[in-house]
Amino acid sequence: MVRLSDVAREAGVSTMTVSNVVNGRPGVRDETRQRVLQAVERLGYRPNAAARRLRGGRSGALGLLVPGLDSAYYAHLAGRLSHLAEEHGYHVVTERTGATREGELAALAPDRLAAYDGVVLSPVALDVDDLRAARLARPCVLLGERPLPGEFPHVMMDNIGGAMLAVRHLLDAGARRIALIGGRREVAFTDMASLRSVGYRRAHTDAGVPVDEDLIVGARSFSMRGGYEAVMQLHEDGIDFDAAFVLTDDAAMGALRALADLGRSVPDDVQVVGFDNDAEAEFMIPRLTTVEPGNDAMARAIIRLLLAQLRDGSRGSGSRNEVSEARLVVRDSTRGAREQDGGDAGGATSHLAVGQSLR
Amino acid sequence: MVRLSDVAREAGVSTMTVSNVVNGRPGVRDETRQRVLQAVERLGYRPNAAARRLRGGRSGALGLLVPGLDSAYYAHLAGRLSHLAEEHGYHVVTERTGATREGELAALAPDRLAAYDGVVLSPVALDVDDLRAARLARPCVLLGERPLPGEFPHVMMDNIGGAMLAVRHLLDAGARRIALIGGRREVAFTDMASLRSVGYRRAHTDAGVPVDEDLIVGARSFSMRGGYEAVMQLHEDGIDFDAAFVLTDDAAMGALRALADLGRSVPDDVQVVGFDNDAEAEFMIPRLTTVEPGNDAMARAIIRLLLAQLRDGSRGSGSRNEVSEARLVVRDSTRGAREQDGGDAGGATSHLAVGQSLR
DNA sequence: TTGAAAGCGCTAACAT
DNA sequence: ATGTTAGCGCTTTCAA
Repeated sequence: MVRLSDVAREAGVSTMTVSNVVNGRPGVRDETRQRVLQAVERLGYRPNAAARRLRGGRSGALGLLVPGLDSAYYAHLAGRLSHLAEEHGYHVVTERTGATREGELAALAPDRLAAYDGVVLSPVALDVDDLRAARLARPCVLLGERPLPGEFPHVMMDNIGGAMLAVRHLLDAGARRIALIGGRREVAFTDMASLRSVGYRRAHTDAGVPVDEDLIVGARSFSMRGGYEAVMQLHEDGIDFDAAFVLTDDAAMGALRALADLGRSVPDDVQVVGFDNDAEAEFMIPRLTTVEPGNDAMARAIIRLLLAQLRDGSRGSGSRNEVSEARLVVRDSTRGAREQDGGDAGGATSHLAVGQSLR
Repeated sequence: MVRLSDVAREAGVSTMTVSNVVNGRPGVRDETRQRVLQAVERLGYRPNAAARRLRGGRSGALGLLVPGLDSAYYAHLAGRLSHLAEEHGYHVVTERTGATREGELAALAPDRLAAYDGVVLSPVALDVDDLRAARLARPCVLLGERPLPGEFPHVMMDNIGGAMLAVRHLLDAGARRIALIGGRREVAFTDMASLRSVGYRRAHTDAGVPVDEDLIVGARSFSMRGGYEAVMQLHEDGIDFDAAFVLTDDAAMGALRALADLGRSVPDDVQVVGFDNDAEAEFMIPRLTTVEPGNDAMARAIIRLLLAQLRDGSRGSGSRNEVSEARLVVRDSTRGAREQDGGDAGGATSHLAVGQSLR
């Protein structure tokens, strides 16, 4: 193994100078820097992560705390984040919270958090007061929630705008009784489900179509099974519907399965729109119309906010909330015009722009 | 942060004694051990992983080198392995090889491997000679291949047996022209595709049904897209078929999509069987009959073999190959008898037993 | 059975 | 602009 001191000897400088060069710190003459860089190259020096961590009191791990790992959405997110984190010398450890308040609080407990340098939390059951009370022991970026007063660094998708896009599309295509699968009747929390439910209502209001509360069904989870069961529930309750806005693509896959079991044809009999634009959506039967929430942009924003806090050591200061623009991808599960492949043409877009600050 | 030395002071012993106790090393008087353990408890001491690693020259990372991350199978595998690895103080870093020989060789290069304490490799393009030539710089467990002469520790699913189960089921249900999607005509490598192709042939031989080579189509990848394109290819080539054995569930989802696009009904017109028993299979339209390769047992076997090498520091010595038993899960994409839910009844089983050593 | 010392590779803080 | 010192928390080696 090649050490810093080996490079230092080779380049005829001190270890500190090598350290400074390797870490891109200022205050090194250009000629010296070149000499060091050449020595690094020649010897094939690679920094030792463990030593760095020991010295810096860091672990190199970022925690990704999500409701569950069985969902395609979080699997894709974990992949994207891992990739980006590794470019910065971190690795991502994914932990499941079980989508319960207890699970989420437990994951945020100081001794659990101690294992990470920073965490990304996708809170589904915690509200602002919970978060505030948790007094996080580590830099944290929140995911998928509504903007908070700048108190917590925060990356969200445009849940409301995206949902509006989806529901407006259904209304435009003639749907009048749109089931909201996984939705909430009361907007108690500012979680994903509530926000998308707000979008659902707002689109109805805009179109002057009344909402039948019976059409709003909760889901035990936003998994395939959750979507399946919710649609079955609706059917058993004898609630009629001519479209469904399903809160996630995962759940939409279950919903399509349930509709098939019920002998209802999509989109002729029931139109369906999902949310997330998972890779699977394009291969479902029928191909799923869905909301693309700007997944890549969100992953980048998360890492950016987290690294900023990690660098400053400052939690909160300079924190920003970022919003990712949502876009509708129209496929075969609705009767609207099919989107052009590979172009922007035909894709409706939510009105919030990427990187727009909401503070 | 509580240090070893804090505990030592509290217990009135040296740091070494504490270290010995904490690591369960012998040569400590029982009374001393108790005293130390109490101090550890009282102070809430947690070992510092970075220091341990610095001292021991380890990184705490296990590499999982897989063809791609977009596939549900590897996403699920990564989840299972992460979970198990973390119980032993390791974390899993997933890297993609791109399913090419170059990509796999690059991932195995000494400087890449240096980042990990051990790796799990799912080789798709490398053969035994490549592996031998690579002279792995780290403990490594291979995944999904055929048994080797005990040279490489190795966990595999019963690819041949599982494929035979699938194809026999189709033959039993009356299929006579079974397309092999993602298969190989020549068995050059001992990779997953070749082995499952062997099972396909063997089942035909056993049943006395000839194989039409035209029915064997390769896939660009074992993704949804790969399955879709392969079926389309078959159709364009005007090859007739009354069933398809698709080499992965991911690809099977694409195949179902393609058959739907072609207006062919499943299972009436074409029966389909997949392989992997991904969570998605149960929700596809129609529900996919597939081979359950014993995923959990495999993950446990992988970790067990890797930890054994890590402990001994011995690569190869004491290495074993393990085989996981495959089972057929019959659903609606075939005309066979539907499996009973929640029981073993009805599920055919491959003849190799879990944990069976092949050396 | 227990302890003391040395040092893993790196970097913050303080010289020069 | 560069160098020196000290020490992060742990474990290997050797001595008591």
